[in-house]
Amino acid sequence: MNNNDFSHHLLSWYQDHKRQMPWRGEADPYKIWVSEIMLQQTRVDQATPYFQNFISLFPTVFDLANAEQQEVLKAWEGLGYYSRARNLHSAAKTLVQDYNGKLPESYDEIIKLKGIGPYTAAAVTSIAFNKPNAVVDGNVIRVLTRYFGVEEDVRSTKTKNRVQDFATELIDEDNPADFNQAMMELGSVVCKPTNPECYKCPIQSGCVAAKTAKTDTIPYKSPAKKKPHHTIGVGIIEAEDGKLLIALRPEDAMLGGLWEFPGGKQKEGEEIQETVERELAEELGVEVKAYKELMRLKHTYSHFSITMHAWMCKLVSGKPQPKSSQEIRWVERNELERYPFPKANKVLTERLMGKGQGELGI
DNA sequence: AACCCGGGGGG
DNA sequence: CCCCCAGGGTT
Repeated sequence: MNNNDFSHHLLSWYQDHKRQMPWRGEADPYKIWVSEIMLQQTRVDQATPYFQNFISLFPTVFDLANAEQQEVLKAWEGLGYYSRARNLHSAAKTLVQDYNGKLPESYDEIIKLKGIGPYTAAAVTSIAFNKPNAVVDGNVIRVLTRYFGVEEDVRSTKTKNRVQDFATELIDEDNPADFNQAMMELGSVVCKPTNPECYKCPIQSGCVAAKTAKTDTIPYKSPAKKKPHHTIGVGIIEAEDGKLLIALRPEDAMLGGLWEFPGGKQKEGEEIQETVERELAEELGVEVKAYKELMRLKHTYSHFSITMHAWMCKLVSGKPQPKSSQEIRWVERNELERYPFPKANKVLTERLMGKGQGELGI
């Protein structure tokens, strides 16, 4: 199969099978850009409602640039990889200040923006401006390693560069927008990680993995490291007027710019109650009494997992200071939903607002 | 090159 | 339980 046949078969299949998506067919480069940031390491179904909400809140790059970071993070709450939201917001300001609010059309220029790497630069310039830059994402890696029978580790930079070269060689310069999206669509719905449906594939006749029955072993990925597990104690300090203390995480930390109930890792030989009291002493400079466990929950982050023990606390002495956070604030229970929280803390806020399901309760 | 960074869905 | 997902930034 030559490059023309490849492209013809692929695009023909795409015309007949492409799924409907809110950003598909969209001409506004800003919306295409937002969709591509949201889709980084995120499934279409998960991103879709966030995209609709985000665009309704920030219809243009100017609206986004003028928004407060807290509003942007609130719109991103629950989607994960929050640096995406911070970088998107930052890049919007750059566009308004230095680019008259317009995304640059060239790969070399657009990749300078925060949060735009090789994938997103190729995606936006091809889809919004019809530039022949080939995208390489997880889908394309799977499709092309199988198609060309690449058996090396797909985690390595060398293999990714090989795949990028294949994609660049294959891209249809007359229709790069559809070519790129068709490659990803094919990887997503036909050339799936397990049980690929090769009988549906428009390029099966040229596929090495299909012909040699190697779709189970290609792409090859070296083993991932095991995720460590931590036990975390967090304290919910309730003042006499009923307000609760929340803290704003440092800008450059994990989950930066989101709010939380202060706490930290349990040490060896330490009761979890002591963990909570020690952590709050360290982070707020106060003495507290952890008097009642509110709930426990398990949560998995990208590189570790936790069991979180949440304790209700009373202030014994001292005035809380933001020693390890940007800011601390006393808030009513019904005000908690105004603030962006990471998932594990979000579960706590819902319990505290009486909206918890209770299945994780102790 | 290695590591860090969320959360959800599917097998 | 594991893997994967329209990756990017930092060191």
